[in-house]
Amino acid sequence: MQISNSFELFKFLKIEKGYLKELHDPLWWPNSKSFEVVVGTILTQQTKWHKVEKALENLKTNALLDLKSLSNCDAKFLATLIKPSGFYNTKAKRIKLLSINILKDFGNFKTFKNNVNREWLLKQKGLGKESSDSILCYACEREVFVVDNYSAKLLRKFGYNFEEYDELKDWMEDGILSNLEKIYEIYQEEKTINEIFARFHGKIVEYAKEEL
DNA sequence: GGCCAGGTGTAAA
DNA sequence: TTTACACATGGC
Repeated sequence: MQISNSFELFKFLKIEKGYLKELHDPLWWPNSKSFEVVVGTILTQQTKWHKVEKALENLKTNALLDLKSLSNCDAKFLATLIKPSGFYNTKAKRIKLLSINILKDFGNFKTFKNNVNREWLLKQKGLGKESSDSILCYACEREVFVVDNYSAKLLRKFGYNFEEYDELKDWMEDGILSNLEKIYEIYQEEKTINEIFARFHGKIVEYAKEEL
């Protein structure tokens, strides 16, 4: 099997593999479009999602899963709550600091969501390219494709070796944007570019988890 | 019991 | 600019 662009990869997963016909969330990421995604991007770093769910559950139980509460919380206490997700001391400090900065620079999540850009995110401690793009795509509903180890691994299977993160990201985005009409035909309905990117990335993750 | 997961920051060379 | 390493849990 050979593919020459990301649209062909999309078809491979969507049609031949039939992955993710039913999604628990329209954008794949649980509780997408919410502040929870921002916290989740840090929690999920180098950790299985199952354990992130536990950590998020602990935050909810303690009424900590919002900007103001996290900004004012004790980082040590926060660390105990997110312990299942690993790297808990580091993640606790970063989640608290990020919350403080969002509050300081944007005032609330909605304003953050509508105005933040990649540059601002990349300056935050704990947010690299993947986490920043995840926030843009899954929390802020932007037209950004998220690249991760799964994407690189899957593409390697097809003979592609991308050196740079952004190189792979552009390749993924370009192939989709150049074939939007065909994608609308496959979905049988108009989806936003954000939705297409979000679901496609999710598809890659689910497929790679099971079969690579 | 070792390996790895929905990475990132930092400190060397 | 590249490489090495720390951060840490828990499921398999």
